[in-house]
Formats: sequence, structure tokens, C-alpha cells
Amino acid sequence: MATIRDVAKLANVSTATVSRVINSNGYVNDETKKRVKDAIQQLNYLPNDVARSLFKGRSKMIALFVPDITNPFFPELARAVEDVTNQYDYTFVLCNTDNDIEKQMDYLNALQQKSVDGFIIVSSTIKKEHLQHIQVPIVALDRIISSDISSVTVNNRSGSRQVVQYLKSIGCQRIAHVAGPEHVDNAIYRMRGYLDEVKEEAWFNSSYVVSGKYNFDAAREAAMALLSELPEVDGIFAGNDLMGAGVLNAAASLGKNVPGDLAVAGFDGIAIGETLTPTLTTMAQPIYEIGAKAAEILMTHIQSLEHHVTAKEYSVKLIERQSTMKGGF
Amino acid sequence: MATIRDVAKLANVSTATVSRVINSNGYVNDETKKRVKDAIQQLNYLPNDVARSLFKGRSKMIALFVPDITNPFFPELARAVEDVTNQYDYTFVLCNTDNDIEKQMDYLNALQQKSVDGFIIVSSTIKKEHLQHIQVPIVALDRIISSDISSVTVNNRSGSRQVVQYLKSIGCQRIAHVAGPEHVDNAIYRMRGYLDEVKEEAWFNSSYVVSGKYNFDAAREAAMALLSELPEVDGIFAGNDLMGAGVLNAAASLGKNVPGDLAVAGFDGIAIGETLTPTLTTMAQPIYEIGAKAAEILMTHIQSLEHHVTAKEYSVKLIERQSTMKGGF
DNA sequence: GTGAAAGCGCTAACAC
DNA sequence: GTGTTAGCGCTTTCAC
Repeated sequence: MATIRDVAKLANVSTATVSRVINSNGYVNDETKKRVKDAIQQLNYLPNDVARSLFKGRSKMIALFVPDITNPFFPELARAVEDVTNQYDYTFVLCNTDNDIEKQMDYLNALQQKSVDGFIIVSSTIKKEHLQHIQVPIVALDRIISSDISSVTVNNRSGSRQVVQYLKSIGCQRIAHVAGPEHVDNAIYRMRGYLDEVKEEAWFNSSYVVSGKYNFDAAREAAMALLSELPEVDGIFAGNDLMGAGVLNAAASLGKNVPGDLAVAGFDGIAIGETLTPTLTTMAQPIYEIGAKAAEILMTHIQSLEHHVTAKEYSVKLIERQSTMKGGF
Repeated sequence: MATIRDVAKLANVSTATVSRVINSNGYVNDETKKRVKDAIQQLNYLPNDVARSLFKGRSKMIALFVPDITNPFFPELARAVEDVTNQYDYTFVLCNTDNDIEKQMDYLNALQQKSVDGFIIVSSTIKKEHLQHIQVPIVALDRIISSDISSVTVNNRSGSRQVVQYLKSIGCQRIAHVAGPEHVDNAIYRMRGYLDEVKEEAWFNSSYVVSGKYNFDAAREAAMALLSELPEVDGIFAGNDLMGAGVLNAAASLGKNVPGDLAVAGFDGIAIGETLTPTLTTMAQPIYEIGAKAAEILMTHIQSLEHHVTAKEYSVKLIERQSTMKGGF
């Protein structure tokens, strides 16, 4: 690989001049500029980013922490972040954390040693204290970390209320909830939204809420038990789509017709909802948008070196599909 | 951030000694080693990886190119690669290429400027010529680039033959194929495997093969047309699971019972196959394993600086599910 | 308008 | 065993 010195030599100038040319910085005579550009071309010269990073103390890299990229909610988020990252000529580092605090701390350190310029973090275990030693901007995504860290989220609670209202509106009389993990804030908001709408109902009691841990299998099991125990349930709001799929599968196994006997709605709006049979009604997040927004905010923080906290909350939107279309399916 | 000089000063030694301690390199008196370690602790010192990279010309980063992480085949692959990467104390860079050759070239250049130590590439557009200027090891994954580049793949052709044989064995008389894109080598192998098994059949003609482009919607449309035109089809081998899901959906729309009227099998073994109704029979790749293997091979190449080409082919395995279980479902 | 030189933080000869 | 020193390739004052 050619270096700046090779270029300088070939163009008969100093390295400073070459640097000025490649960075369009300071005055350079048009004549010499051309000589330098020719030399660059001829040598196929590309500046060494590592040397630049060392000098500048910044690397033009940002990192995204997700619990697990194989969870179908995250790829779209990652895609959005990568697209924006790339658009700003930054490099995108992906870290699967499994929500393990130690793993996250290791990543934070390792990446700081690499002068990573910022972090976008989806985590339900990282707290403000864990980030005290981080010198670069951070944006929390999907889940809030603390009020002094910028965040991008959705209206989980009111969105969930809307789902339940919708289920009522199509005629459901007994609506159960398959909830996400208790230690994940958005799962709690979704459950609260559900409770807001049902806690005053005469029929309601706590056995209408079961735990599905945000995954397919657990939700399937939970729904099997729930539907056996409370056969009068005619509507289920699953805290995410993956659990919604589990509920559909459980219903099929029990010979329950969806949506005839049972209406099912999920939350998130991930792509697989459309591939299921019946297709799954869901309260959709603008997943790509929130990912892209988080990246944009991070870029703003990085470039201004200013830390004005912004907390953006997007609205979710109901997408009606076969799993609740009592008339049409 | 403290530097090696701060540590040296505090411990009353030279930077060379500190370097020896942090790299467990060369002889250092136990006494002074302790002093250095204390100083490191006290200052919370972490070596600057950028400076190291500049000196060494290597960055301890590797990059994975995938067409699009939102395609459900890739997250598991990415997860595997990241796990291995992390285990070797490397940093993982993810690039969505959309199979766009220009984007891929840009990434290659940008990452070379960052001294990335190696690439794992899933691409149907990159050819050997595009990689001529790359100085670091490359491993091709899922799709072969050229015979002198290490690769990890599966037996697409014989695996596909097995799927068709299996469909015959459960009684299918007219088996159609929804094929992937013509410019993707593994899609071609899968189609050939299918043809190997049916081209001598009296009933066979080319209208039994339709194109589904490896995606849900195209496959759904193709299957709708196919099933309308050739109602005698009682078995479909879809070139991947995403298209298998499309076929299932099409069948449901047409009121065809799966597996009663029509058996459906896919290829890949991605997780959503289990969430469908009926669940989808598939010829499963060991996705995580092949991703991990590719990463291991890359690490070997990186560490030995030797370029012994290895081409590993894994075997796929049939997973029988409801979409073909004529008896049980 | 251009060049000389210092320095980003580290490692590895090479001395002693 | 430990220190001195010369870079890795770049950017940026500060001269001229």
C-alpha cells in the first residue's frame, strides 16, 4: 500500500501538501493540486484510516448493541442503523450481547480502545452507572436507559391500550395477555396498557395474564395452558409478534379456529407476521424508522460534540390482518 | 484516557517495560511487573488499539458481507460469525451489500483503509477479479467465489435430490419446483438437483419450474399461477424456506389443503419454518455451524498468514414437519 | 502557497 | 532485566 510519502515524492511536494489535497484543506495551487491528484491516481493511493484515527482520536466507527440478532425484531433495526452509518461514511460494528452485563462491559471497553465514536444500545440490563466511563455519545434504542441519555422508543403503553380497545371493538369478551419478560421495560408498559383497559372489567383476574418471555416456545406453552384453563377466552393480545405466532400455533394445536373462536393480535410488526397462517394482526412499530432515527441522532451528537439530550417517541400503528378479521377470513 | 507514558511515569519505568508487561513479552522482574500492574490499575489504563493497529498494520477486525441482514437466513449466520470473532478478541463489522457490486467495492476499500484483517463474503455478484487488490484473507460463505478462495457451503444439489426423492416416497406424483434467482449459484444447484430427479418422468415439462426469486411475495405469486395452471401438482419443492412460506400462503388462498392436497418442502432450515401453520418440512442447512466454520477458517488464515485454500462442504438434513406429513396432520 | 517538524500511542530493535 | 529510540502514516501548527 502506497503511503502519503510515496505520493509526495512522486508529485515533488511535501506530505503536508498531499494532506491538504486529500482533505481539501487550506490553499493549494491548482497546478500542484493536479500533480498530486495524478500521483494519487498513479499509485492507487488510499489514505490509511488507522493513522488518521490515531491522530484524531476518532475512528469513524459506531457500534450497535442488540440482545441477539437472530431475534427477528433486530435485523430490520440493524439494517436501518447500518444504512445511515454507511451514508455518513462510518463503519458499522454489530454486537450481540444476550443482555449479559459482563459481555456488554467487555464490548464497551474493547470498542473504546478502538476509538469507536458512539454507541446505539438496545439493552434491558445496562444502567446509567455502567456507562459512567464512556466518553462518547450514546443513544438508547427501543428501551430507555436513563433520562440523560438520548433515546428512541415507541408509545408502548398507549399502543397496547389501542390493541385491547380494538379487540373489544370486534366483539371479544374475554381478553387475555401473553406478556414479555418482567425485567424489560417495554414489556411492562405493554402489560400496563393491557391492564389499563381490562382491570375494571368484572371478569378480569390475574390469571388472564401469562408470561411468554418474548419468545415463540414459551408463548406457545403459556397459551396452551391458558386456553385449556380458561376456555372462555376469545381474544389474546400477545406482547410481541413472536409470541403471537406461538399463540396461533397453540390455538391450531387445540383445534381452536382463529379468528372464529379466538382473535389474536401481536405487537412489533415484524415481517414474519405476514407469512403466518392466518396472517397476524399487529400493532406495528416503524422499526426501520426508529433505527434510522437513532443513528441520525447519534451522528448529530458525534458531529456537534454537544450533548443535548433528545428523547424521541414514535407512534405505533395497527395493522389488521386475518387473525382478527372475524368477518373476512 | 491514560497513555502508556502515564503508566510508565507512575511506575518509574520506561514505556518499553510497560509494553512488555501488557503483552507478556520478554523478561520483566516480578517486582517491577507488580509496580506496573498497580499503576495500570490505578490509572485505569487501557492500551490504545488504534496505535497498536497502526504499528502492526492489523486491526483485529473482520467484516462479514451479506446481501441483506433482514433476510431471515442471514441473522443466524451473522450471529455465528460474531460469536467466533468475539471469542478470538476480534471486532465484527457487518455490511449489507444488496449484492450491489459498487457497494461491495466501496466496502472493501473503506475497510482496507481501516486495516481490517479479513473478510467473510456471501455474494453472488463478486468475482475473483474484484478481489485482486485485497491483501487480506477472504472466505466465501454459502456461495463459491472461485477455486482459489476458501469456502464453506452445503451440498445443494444432492440435498435437493433427496428432497424430491422424499416427496416421491410419500406419494407425490407431480412435483413442481419454485426456483431461486438464476444468477445465484446455489439456486441453480438446487434446481439441478430437482431436475436430476424429475427430468426423465413422463409427466415432466418445463412449466413445472417457476421462479420465486428467493422471496416470499414472488414465490406466492408464482405458486398461485402454477397451482391454477397445473392443478394436478401434488408436491412442491421450494428452493428456500421463505419461498416455501409463500407457497403455503398461496395454497391457503386457493383453498388447497396442505399436506392433504399438496405437500410442500423448503430448503435452509430457518427458524420461521417452525412458526408456520402447517410447520414447514425443510432440507436444513447447519446454518450456525457453517457460519462458525467460515469464521474459524478465516482466523486460521489470518493467524498463519498462510493461504492454504480449504473448501468445506457440509451436508444438509431433512427435517420432516407438518407440511408433508400426510398421515399425521 | 508550500515545507519542516512535532506528535497521536504504541512496539520492537538495539543497547547496556 | 530495563531503557533509548526509531518509526507505523497521518495531520497540523508554524515558518518562510
